[in-house]
Amino acid sequence: MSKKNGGKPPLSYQSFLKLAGEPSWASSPLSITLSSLPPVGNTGNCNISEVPTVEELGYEETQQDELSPFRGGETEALKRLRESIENKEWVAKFEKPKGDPSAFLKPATTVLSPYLKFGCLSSRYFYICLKDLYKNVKTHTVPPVSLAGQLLWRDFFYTVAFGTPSFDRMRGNKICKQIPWNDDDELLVAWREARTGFPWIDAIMTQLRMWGWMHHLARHCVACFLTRGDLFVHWEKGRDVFERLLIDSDWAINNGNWLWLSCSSFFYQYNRIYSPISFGKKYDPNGDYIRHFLPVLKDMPKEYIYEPWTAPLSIQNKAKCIIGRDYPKPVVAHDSASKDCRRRMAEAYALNQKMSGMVSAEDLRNLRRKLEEDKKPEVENKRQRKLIG
DNA sequence: GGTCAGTTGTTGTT
DNA sequence: AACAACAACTGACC
Repeated sequence: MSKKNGGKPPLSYQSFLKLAGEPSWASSPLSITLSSLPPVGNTGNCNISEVPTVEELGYEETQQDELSPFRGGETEALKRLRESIENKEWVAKFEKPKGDPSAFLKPATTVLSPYLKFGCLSSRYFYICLKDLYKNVKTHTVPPVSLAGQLLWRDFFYTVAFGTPSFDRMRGNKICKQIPWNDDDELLVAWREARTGFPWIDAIMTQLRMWGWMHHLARHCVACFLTRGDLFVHWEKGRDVFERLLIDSDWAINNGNWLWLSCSSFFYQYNRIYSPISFGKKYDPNGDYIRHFLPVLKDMPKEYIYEPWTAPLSIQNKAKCIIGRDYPKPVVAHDSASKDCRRRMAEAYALNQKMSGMVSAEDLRNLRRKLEEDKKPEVENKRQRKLIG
């Protein structure tokens, strides 16, 4: 069957770099000659409206013990940029996958994304600063992992989002795998409200609610958990939550990363699932991050803090945190849930391949039914095996 | 049609 | 700290 009717592969980062090349302005000296700006007060033909209030934007005044530590504005943005690039060695050695997602007192990245998103910081200025720094060091990392590479990822997602109709949806999106996601609002709400019963996941979702920002890898963990890793909830639902709560949410980057993490596009190794128990542990064995964002667990011994439901009742009593009363029981069993997700992803991929990407709503309904039916015989088989054995 | 690489997995072994 | 096994995806390139 011809591939031209659907299932179009997305642009790759490497291809994007080749196509884009190095922008002409990148080689200009740091003192860029600015094109002339209109005088202050001259707004040309722009229609100026009042800046809406926070309430008008739909954000209610909420009671919160802790607020985002990140202040807005250009002054703050330039200060942050200066502080980041002052440490030349840190910038030169920056490799995105190697940051600590549990670091919150001093985040492992620049946290310049909110300032880029609101236009408080010029991405070109940031890029030129990095190029200038690279010139003055012996060695430095390179895209995709370098700090400059991160800015290029931003442009990569802008480019592919611009060129892809229905980029922010599964249906009608040619680069998006058609996957029979659950429509389970209970699981979605548990995830959104930080009560999945997995402290690592809930701490991250709490940081999202309080700070509007969390480390990139932390975002990966919760996005994987919601979609292909454990809950099998539609990535569009998670995307909506991020779009609402992140202070750096950016339409193209947010949608692009949800497509990525849900293995719907760009990335396809659905066997690689972040463990909601062991992933955080390797960075933060004591669970300080969890203790900070989920104070209800602050006295749980470190042996149990990532899996408090396994703590003996005496320990739970001593920690003043009874699982099921003070902190929720896990909404799923990770081992079986992730296995089931793998099975569903394999079936969905097979269907997409068979249909060359042209998977209809009915095809998905049929696959959902098949996946449910396949589950039943498995239980039957187990019973049979037991009887025989 | 085969090979190889791909920004960020996990578990277990040496 | 580095490696293989796990099970095996896609897309670029030949």
